[in-house]
Amino acid sequence: MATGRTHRPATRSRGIPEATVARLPLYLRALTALSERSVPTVSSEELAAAAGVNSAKLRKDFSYLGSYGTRGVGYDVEYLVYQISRELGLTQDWPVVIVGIGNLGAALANYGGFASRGFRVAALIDADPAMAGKQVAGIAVQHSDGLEKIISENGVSIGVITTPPGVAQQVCDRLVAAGITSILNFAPTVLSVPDGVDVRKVDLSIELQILAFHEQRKAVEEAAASDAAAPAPAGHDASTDQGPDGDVPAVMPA
Amino acid sequence: MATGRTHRPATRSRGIPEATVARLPLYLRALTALSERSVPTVSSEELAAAAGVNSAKLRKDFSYLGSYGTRGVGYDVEYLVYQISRELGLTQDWPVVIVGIGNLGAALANYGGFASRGFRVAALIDADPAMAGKQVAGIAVQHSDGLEKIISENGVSIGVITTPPGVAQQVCDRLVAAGITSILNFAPTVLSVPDGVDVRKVDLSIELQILAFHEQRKAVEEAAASDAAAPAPAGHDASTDQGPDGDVPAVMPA
DNA sequence: CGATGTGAATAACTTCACAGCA
DNA sequence: TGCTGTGAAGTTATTCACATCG
Repeated sequence: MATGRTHRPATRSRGIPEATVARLPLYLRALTALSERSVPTVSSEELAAAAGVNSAKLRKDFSYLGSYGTRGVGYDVEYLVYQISRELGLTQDWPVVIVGIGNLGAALANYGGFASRGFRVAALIDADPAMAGKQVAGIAVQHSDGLEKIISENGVSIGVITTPPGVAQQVCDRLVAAGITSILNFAPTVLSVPDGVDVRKVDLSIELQILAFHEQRKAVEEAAASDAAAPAPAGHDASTDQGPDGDVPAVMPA
Repeated sequence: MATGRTHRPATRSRGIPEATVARLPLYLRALTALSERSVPTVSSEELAAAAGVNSAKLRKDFSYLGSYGTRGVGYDVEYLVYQISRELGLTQDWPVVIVGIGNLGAALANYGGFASRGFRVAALIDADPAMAGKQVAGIAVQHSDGLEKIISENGVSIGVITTPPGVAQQVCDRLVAAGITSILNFAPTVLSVPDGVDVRKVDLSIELQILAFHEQRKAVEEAAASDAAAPAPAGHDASTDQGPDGDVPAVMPA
């Protein structure tokens, strides 16, 4: 969800669909697990099951990368790991800065999944002078005054924002001004960035709200199923529907 | 991304598209901000800008909920807040358990965005006996032995998994057996659940990998742009393309 | 044979553009 | 007149089904 889109008129690039790109890390994870178990080859069916997708989709996804499989056999695990890693740009080192070392920032700094994928936490940055110098995940937190210097000296192009929402945009602006072109935003704010900068967002509260929607729906369907004898009225129009709880809205439109 | 899909043959339900559901929390957040500033009405254009989408999409999304706007004027902020909240099921209380109180679990427990949206952390659960009794975010951590009891006594239907990946599936199984029907999974594992249980996943490492992909692509495009005089060769075939770094794969297919 | 790779068909989502109502 | 609500058109993604090749 949500990337800056088209950094350019898409100069006849290889054009891997965004949906496919978003699944490559999933395949990579499954393949890495197979690799660790020294499994030499895998079929689209098996790999798809391990990655939680269906096999047709997986084969179509791989077809955008090239013909890396062997008919009648399947895919060579090591080879695929390499190809996908390369495609994702994980064969190189990506220094990352995390800005905002609260609970979440610290959790991310400690998260093991980064290092194993080519990501390296180059610096932890916080605006609180009291945090400066403290060790988090074995790295000394630095004050945000030096943000620009840290970024340019370490050649950082990816920034992670785990600040409170109120300062996220200004942190973002400074990151961009300092040369960052990819941002992972955990603050519940819409960031505005110039063209050419990618933003991806993770909002914990949004995920829960989506679950709540489906959860509520289940409850409604269950109720509907229980009085199977009396089916719902036919002329069911959204504009008059008061939804699960029959309450009348507290406020009416002007 | 990734929900269990079709809990039933979709019994002619109101059928709000999944993509729309995923954006409702975004609109709600923007509307809440307007509400706090006592803005009475808002146009699709303004609200769309605040939510980071385009106005046509927003209007189409709202059209699935009903006709809640006023032509020539816009939308009543308070009324929309109520309607979207109700649609998402946020007018009711959702007790949530968090299993796995490491860095991330603690960060979530402390996250303020939950309470304000109808979510209430009913319990923090950890398998480590040494954690039991410790206070995190003002809540005492409980040992996972009592998981089933905690869930049934509190009527919990949403569980958050922040355990190490190795135990995520078994935690998931226990949650489901105890009656949980919605799971937010932070462990980098594919969970398998029976029909009727929704799983959403958040994988921090995956988000970074997607950013890396685009970041790498930018670098490639930049290089291509710099030698504008010598355009890339025409017969450019994915199966022979060695990508950004010209390295030959370490392993070849069988 | 067995599993890949892929055109063609279908479905989901987005954007356009404008009729229609306040 | 201004902005919503929505058919229609366009785009992207998924699934089907089978030719193809090791």
